[in-house]
Amino acid sequence: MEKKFKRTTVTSALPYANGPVHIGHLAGVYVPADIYVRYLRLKKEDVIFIGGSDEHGVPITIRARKEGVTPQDIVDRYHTLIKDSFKEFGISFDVYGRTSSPIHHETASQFFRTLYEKGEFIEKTSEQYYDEEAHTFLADRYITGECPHCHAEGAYGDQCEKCGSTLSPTELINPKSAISGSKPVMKKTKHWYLPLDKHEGWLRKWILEDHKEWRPNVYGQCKSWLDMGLQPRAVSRDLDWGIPVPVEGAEGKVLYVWFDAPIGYISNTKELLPDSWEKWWKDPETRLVHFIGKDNIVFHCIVFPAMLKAEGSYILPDNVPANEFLNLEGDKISTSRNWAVWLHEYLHDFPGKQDVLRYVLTANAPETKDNDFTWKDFQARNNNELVAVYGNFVNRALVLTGKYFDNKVPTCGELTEYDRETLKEFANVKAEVERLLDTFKFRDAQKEVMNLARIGNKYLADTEPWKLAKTDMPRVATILNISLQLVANLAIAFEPFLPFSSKKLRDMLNITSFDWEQLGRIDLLATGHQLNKAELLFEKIEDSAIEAQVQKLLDTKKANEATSHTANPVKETIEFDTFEKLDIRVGTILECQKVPKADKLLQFKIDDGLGTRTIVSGIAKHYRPEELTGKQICFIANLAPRKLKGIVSEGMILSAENSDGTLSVIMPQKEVKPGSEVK
RNA sequence: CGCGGAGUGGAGCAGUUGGUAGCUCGUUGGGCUCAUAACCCAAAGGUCGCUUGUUCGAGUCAGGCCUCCGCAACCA
Repeated sequence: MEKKFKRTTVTSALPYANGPVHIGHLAGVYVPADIYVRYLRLKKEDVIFIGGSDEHGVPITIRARKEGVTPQDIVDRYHTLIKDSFKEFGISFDVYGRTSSPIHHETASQFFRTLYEKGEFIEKTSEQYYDEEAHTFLADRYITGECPHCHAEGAYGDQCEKCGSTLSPTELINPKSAISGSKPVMKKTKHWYLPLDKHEGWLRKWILEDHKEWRPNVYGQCKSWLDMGLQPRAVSRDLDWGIPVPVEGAEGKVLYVWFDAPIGYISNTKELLPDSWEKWWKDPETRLVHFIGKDNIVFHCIVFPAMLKAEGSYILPDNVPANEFLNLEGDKISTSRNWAVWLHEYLHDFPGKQDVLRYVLTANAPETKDNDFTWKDFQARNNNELVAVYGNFVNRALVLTGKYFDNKVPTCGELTEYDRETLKEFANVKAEVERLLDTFKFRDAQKEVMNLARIGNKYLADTEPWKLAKTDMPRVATILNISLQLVANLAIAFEPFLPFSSKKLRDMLNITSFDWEQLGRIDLLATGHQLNKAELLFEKIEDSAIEAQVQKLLDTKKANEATSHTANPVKETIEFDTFEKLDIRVGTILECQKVPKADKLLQFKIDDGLGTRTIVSGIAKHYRPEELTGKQICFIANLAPRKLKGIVSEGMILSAENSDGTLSVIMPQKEVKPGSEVK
């Protein structure tokens, strides 16, 4: 089923303009997309690379409110920061637009109208909570209240995190707006929905039958959604920040971000090519490829294609290479917790080392599963691979040429059997790298290229030109000619991966540009060609630089602990009588064991001064049974007994919950008689 | 039992249609000395998360279980 395409439209997920870009974004989307695009360009294929900021949606309005500025201020700040850092990092977008631009508003509006007029939407009126102080409807997550099941405070409109039950906002007891704190009221609102269920038939065939080559994570996620049955999805929201719904009677309503954002790919193409954009989106001979992270799979494989199909004149994506996630030093990357390596900070801390990060993120790309970025690994890959293997081979070849041949490419004489074997080995690299890049296996492709440099080092070690220089200069000339051709090949093969270094290497070789088609050839440098002076391609990264980065992360961790320690507000005042009703006592733990088939529960036998009682407590994740046996604890003695996992629990052991969620059991500071009352 | 992905030597990853478990780094020993104390060779190191099964044969297929990540707020 090999299709022939004339051109390729490559999109990369639009970063949300609510914070800077970090290594997770880069490893997941931008570095692979950029490698792919540079590769196609080097092959002289017709390709455009579309990027841009996603600037609508509720979180931006909340952030703006918090900071006391307008949403536009927020997106201006981050759009500029993101755009500039991408540019400096060498992500070679042909256009980097933004969804707050007039051209996008117009495009998205028009897209909506077309679907609206074709009758592709359904309208539904429903009742939703409305915050009268903030004048806004409330998303489920922005309503908090008491959980109807476990009666914990602070349950969200969609879920209670205490007991894990799924909720709808109307079930909450005493709902409160998370934005203003006021009590929300129910209000009627009309919304438009894209009936995905109507598209299920063709989607099923298109993905499950025609695109079996998609990555397992992508294919699997799509299959699961299709098998569950698709539901209509709202395409509008009640909000004042976004693209107004362009129909009568839709005041105060905007397009839901997921509807508006992917259209941004189209708007940004229009911005780049006002006259010829259509062939990049509507010609069946154009290949559309979306680079995204795993969280975006269903939008790009099901929802957006449904939109495009409903509109009628667009092509559908041919592939959606979604990556898994990158962790940082064992913890997941988090913008809100500041647990990240920010691109703009990296560029500042490691000037001129764009390629090092590109290399490391590709070598450790989360293509099949979540991976971990550590600074130690970053240093090791730089020092042991880029410097020791690639940089060193280049340096050896160039220094020897300088020493023996005055920086001129020497004459290639008769080839030995060993020369031929070496050349054969690297002649295969082109086809292999192409095969890997064509199937989005960037990690393997880069590894294959690095092997070229390994071949080079081995070749020099085996032929030992520095020894032959005393006896057989023509042979040395041949060896160095071959070595230099290898170096030139490296400059080509690494170009998509390490563009800055390839540029530097071409400068040293005194060559303006190479074509991908030349890869594998051994006549890239003519005999007598003058080379420039050799410089180091990569430099070692010292321990101190790595330690500084690690220290920065440790500081972040400390700062997080400090800030997350803000105590919850004090609950409603109670009378002394109410307090007196509680019977809190000290007991001695006689026995303690894990409750089978329950990972959170421990079962205790407590001496309460009057006899023994059984208490089941959810602290198994924080204590081992043996470390509590014999200790004294505080418990509520008159709590109504309750069955947990079939065991009757007579009371509740008191413990304090730390900011990180760990529990610390309350113990009397001196030993007291079991049954002593706590007042 | 909500749904998907993942669990492979010290670290990070491969493993295509079931047939002796590979790669890079690290470790140890040796060689070389042109090169950024770099390079080359060799060795040690794994009951492939646990378990039951299918098979002549299972990392690979099927069932069960455990753990991590994602989707359902924000987020690649």
